[in-house]
Amino acid sequence: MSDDESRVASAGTRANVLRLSGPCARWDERDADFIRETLDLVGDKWSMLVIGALAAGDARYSDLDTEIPAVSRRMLTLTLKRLQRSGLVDRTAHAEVPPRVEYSLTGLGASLLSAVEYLAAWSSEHHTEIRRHQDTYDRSATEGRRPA
Amino acid sequence: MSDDESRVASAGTRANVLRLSGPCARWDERDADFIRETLDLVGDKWSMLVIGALAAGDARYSDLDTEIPAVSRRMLTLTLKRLQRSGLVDRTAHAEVPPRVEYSLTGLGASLLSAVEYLAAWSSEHHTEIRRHQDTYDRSATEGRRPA
DNA sequence: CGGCATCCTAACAGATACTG
DNA sequence: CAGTATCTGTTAGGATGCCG
Repeated sequence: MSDDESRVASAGTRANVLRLSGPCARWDERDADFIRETLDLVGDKWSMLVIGALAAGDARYSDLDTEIPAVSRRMLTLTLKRLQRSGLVDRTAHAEVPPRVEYSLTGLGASLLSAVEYLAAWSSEHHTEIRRHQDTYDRSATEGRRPA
Repeated sequence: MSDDESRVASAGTRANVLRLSGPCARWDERDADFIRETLDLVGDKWSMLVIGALAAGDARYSDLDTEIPAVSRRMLTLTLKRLQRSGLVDRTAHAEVPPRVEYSLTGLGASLLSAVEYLAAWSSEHHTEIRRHQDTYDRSATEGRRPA
């Protein structure tokens, strides 16, 4: 499609400029660190699913367990704990019997949602192209093994 | 409709009911799938660093190794291969001696960059708040412990 | 120089049983 | 109901040596 969308900095420049000079280097190690932080937080297998589920409204532990059938209770617990620890999810335990615990998205969690939607949009837009590249790559790799 | 949440347990329907408590239930399983796809692709430890490094211009293998000191050669190789396989990174091997291989970001890779920058912006904006939450959480958890 | 193959460890993740 | 504890398998990732 549009290969010309973001001709970042190269256009014939030398190789090892990287970030150490020039006005085009807008990717600092701090940025990378921020991204890593976020990725470590929600880049795992279940966080996004949980956040997505909670985006539609509060849910109890068993609701989430039902809603995300593939997740084990262990991972659900761990995921919820981490999200809660970072303030993305709120946990409300009602002191009654039988116990009722409700989870909800905090404002922080909801704000992440929009960032993630941006990523989802990118993925939805490009996943066909990605698949095609992967397919091409795999095919050429296979063909290389049998040079007739 | 909204008076009872027991609909969640409705037999047979695996659907993501999400307890539609508002007009905001717009997170389909496809979205989650797209996100997972992207996360599987670049959610690992090094992809973002590599993409960030390449965003500033083409780089050789050893440049990247130097630029990202923490990465092992093994992981750098694996990361580059995956990114190349998915069409996010281009690999150009010059047939000369000593060998020279240059990596560059494709248009696809560059387009991902903007999505990631969005995430980085979120992270940069909220990481203080996140830290604060984590700190609070950890402190309250520690206070419950007994100093054996 | 630019890798790939091998070995090794640790974190991740699933299943199951048990508890308050 | 809402978890915790334990055991186990799988995978990510690091260190290093060899080779084109």
